[in-house]
Amino acid sequence: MEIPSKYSPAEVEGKWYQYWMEHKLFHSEPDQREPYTIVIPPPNVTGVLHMGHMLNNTIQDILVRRARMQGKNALWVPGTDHASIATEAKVVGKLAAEGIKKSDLTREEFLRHAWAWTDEHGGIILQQLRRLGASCDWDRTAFTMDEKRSESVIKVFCDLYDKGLIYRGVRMVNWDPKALTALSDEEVIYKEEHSHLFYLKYYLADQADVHPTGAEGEVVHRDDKGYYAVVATTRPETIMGDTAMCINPADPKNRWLSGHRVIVPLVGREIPVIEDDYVDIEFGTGCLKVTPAHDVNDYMLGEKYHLPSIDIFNDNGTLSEAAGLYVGMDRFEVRKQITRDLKEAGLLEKMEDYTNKVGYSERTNVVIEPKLSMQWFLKMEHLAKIALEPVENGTLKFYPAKYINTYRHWLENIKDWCISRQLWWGHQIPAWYLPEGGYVVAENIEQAVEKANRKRKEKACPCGCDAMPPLQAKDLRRDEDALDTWFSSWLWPISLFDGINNPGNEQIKYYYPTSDLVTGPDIIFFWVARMIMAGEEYMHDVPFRNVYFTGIVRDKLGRKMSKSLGNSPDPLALIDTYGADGVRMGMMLSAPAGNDILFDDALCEQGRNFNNKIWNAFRLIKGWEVDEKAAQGEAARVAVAWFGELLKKTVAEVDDLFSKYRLSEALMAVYKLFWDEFSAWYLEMVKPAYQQPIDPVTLHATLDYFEQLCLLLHPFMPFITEELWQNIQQREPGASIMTQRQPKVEAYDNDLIEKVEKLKGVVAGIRTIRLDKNIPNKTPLRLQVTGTETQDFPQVIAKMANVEAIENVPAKAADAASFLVGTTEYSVPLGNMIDKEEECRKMEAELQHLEGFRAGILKKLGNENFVSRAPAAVIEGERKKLSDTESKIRAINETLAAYRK
RNA sequence: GCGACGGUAGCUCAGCUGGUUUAGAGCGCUUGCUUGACAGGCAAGAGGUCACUGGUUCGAAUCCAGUCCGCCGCACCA
Repeated sequence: MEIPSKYSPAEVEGKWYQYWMEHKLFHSEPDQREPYTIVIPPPNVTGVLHMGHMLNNTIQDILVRRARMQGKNALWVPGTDHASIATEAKVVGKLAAEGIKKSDLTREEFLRHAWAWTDEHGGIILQQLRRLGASCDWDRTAFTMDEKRSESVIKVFCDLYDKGLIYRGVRMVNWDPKALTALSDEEVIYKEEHSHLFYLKYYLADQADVHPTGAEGEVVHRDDKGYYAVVATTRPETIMGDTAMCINPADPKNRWLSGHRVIVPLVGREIPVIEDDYVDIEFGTGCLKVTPAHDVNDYMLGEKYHLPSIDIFNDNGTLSEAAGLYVGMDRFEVRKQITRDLKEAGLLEKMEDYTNKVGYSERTNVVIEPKLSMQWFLKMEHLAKIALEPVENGTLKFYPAKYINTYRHWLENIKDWCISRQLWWGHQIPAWYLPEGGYVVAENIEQAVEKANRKRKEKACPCGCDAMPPLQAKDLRRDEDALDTWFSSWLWPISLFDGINNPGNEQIKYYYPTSDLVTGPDIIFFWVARMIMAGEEYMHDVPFRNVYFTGIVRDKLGRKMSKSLGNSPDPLALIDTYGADGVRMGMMLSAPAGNDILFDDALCEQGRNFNNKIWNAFRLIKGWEVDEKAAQGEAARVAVAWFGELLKKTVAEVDDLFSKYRLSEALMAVYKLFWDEFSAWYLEMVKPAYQQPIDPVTLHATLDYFEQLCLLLHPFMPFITEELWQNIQQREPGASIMTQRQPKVEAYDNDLIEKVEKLKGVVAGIRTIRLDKNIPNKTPLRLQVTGTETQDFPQVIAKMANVEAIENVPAKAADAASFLVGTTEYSVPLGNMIDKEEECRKMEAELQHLEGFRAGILKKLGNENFVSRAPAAVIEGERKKLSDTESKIRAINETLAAYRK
């Protein structure tokens, strides 16, 4: 036998991927067919494949391959994301290892290093995707920082600025002291932390004027140094930035502080006590220290009461000159030190354990510092409104739909998007500053010069004197900042088809809106929502019709996969072990949409085993000798007719499941069809006797069924199905299963399917008897049917259970073992092999069960309310159950009586 | 704190617009099998008072209310 009994994916997968590439089977161009489009969620350009990518891209490939096999013009566009913060951090790290500091480089020098890094590591991940079998149109591979995408970003920035949606201003933003850049609200992750609440003493400045009223509820603090207020804070290191203390005017505890001034501990500065009902009376002591430069809420209080703002931190999180104390020390060091110093100075009243949530940078994992700075913002009100509508009215569907709530809530509470980053790796903001102040926003320097000069003219002296000479390019200074990465990826479904630079071109007209987006719910705000905004703003249509949210891949204990835990398998090693098809199946078996998937290697093993099963089924069929003159036997005839119907039924089922994006269930349906029905039943029914030839009709039907099964499986397991499809019969050069059509949904004969189900019950019954009585398969048995019912397909039963005769008997013989299928009693005469005691025990157990069941029905039917109120059909059903049960009971009782004679 | 989702066999899940023989699947488990495609296999089995408590109903895993537990999103009182 030339085909080995074990399937080895390694030999097959590389070969066919190359074949598909050579024949350009992934490539798509607009034509008359219906398009089916997916754009890949672009992975970080310097990233490597992890399990999340595996899941995500397996799903995309399944969808795109199936669409292709439905005759659609299917396109899956690949690409990568420049990931500004992550990539810049990597480059900075690499340079640091070489002893080069970023601050010693010019922007141009740094970018040269960054591009070199990108060229070296970029696209590794796309190469890895090929191992998985991803059928992306690689000719279209894009990068968020390539020429077309960059041009799109700049155009959109200018357009939104012209529309008045982009503005520049000083705001409190989330500052990342490690990456040294501002972040958007979405890039901050809040983590619960065990820390302390510090109660600090703020002595009153004017001790002599303090006059507690003695009113009810008043809480006065006084020691040998005088009266003081107590402020509770989690951040004692920020007291150098305090410019007020705030109490609630309605708080009886602290009324006596009203109108006074207090002294900031250690610092010695006098600050006013202000009053605002923002302060929570119940929290701490009801006294709030106000640090306008370092807390969002304090900032608002500062604005409201015109308080000075003292920025005590440098950009890297160390204390600045303005702090006066601890200058140059890191903020967390200062917290420890100042705690000691306060304690020593007797200014720390007490410390309590406290749990609060602290914001961390999503990328660098350092604690975010609220910081007042000049940034660029995108107004969200209009964009949020246009993005909500298509999701609410169902133009754009989410799977699972529960994410609509999350989406709506975010859009309804959205704040303006901080889009500037103090980074070099990214799209530089197209704003140029004039020497005398002010700026212009333009697509390039030429336009900027023109706009700048126009701006000067408008401001020129009314007398007409031309005091200011025209500006030139060298006079303008471009904004140093880059844009948030997501400000380019939100255009992805449009920019991939050049729809921003070239509105209305053939490609964008044909492929937009795309069909399905497959992504994780963790980027619903970062990316999905913003793509919908951009789509509606620039295409006046949704960017995709459906969004399939995958779950997060966790290990089998439910823990997130992470490098530090070491619980994340290497996807390529998995492919080496189980084959890409095996791994794909492993991913899919456990991946209901939206639920986290608990990944276990054992699932890939199941996938690999299934591949082996398919492989061996093919070996069997291929091993058959055909006798062209042989006539089809009856068992084979029935099997062929039956499996044809079952196949149609499953095709309909799979079609339905795909329409609901229940991919793992669709795979399971085909899996069971192949393994349980085709291999375990069909092939056994048609299999010729040992060393006998097969008839041509059955062989062709079998090959046809096998081919259809391959077609159904191909989206899930592309490699093995191509390999086998190519070997079912001689194919044209360049032909591929990829371009074949999926089996069509057709009506099927359910009656036949049910008859065979019953037949299987009979076969199983006989097999059980053989097992119980230790009767080898080789020994033929006789089957008796109690009553007059004629048995369907006796030849199949004869073949599957080695039965030599089937006959009707009026009553079960005393020496026979019996079983029930439905309401029919079957028995197998065993002569002296029967153990009457054992049989009786079994029958009594069965009898007990049936009588319990009957009692239940009788109770129901005896309930007058049920009989008078339940629908007739239900009552009829119960009556049928009753009579069926009673006839079974009667049969068993008769047999028992016969045994006991 | 607000909101969403979930709690069904050892594990992962389906069923949940109430009633088709007193709950299904895959994996795992148990017991037989050197059967000629496959031990990465074949055959046969065991295993669940559907989280808990009440209610609606002739009838509840399925609908309603409450409780407990889990997970996620959002917002936070320093």
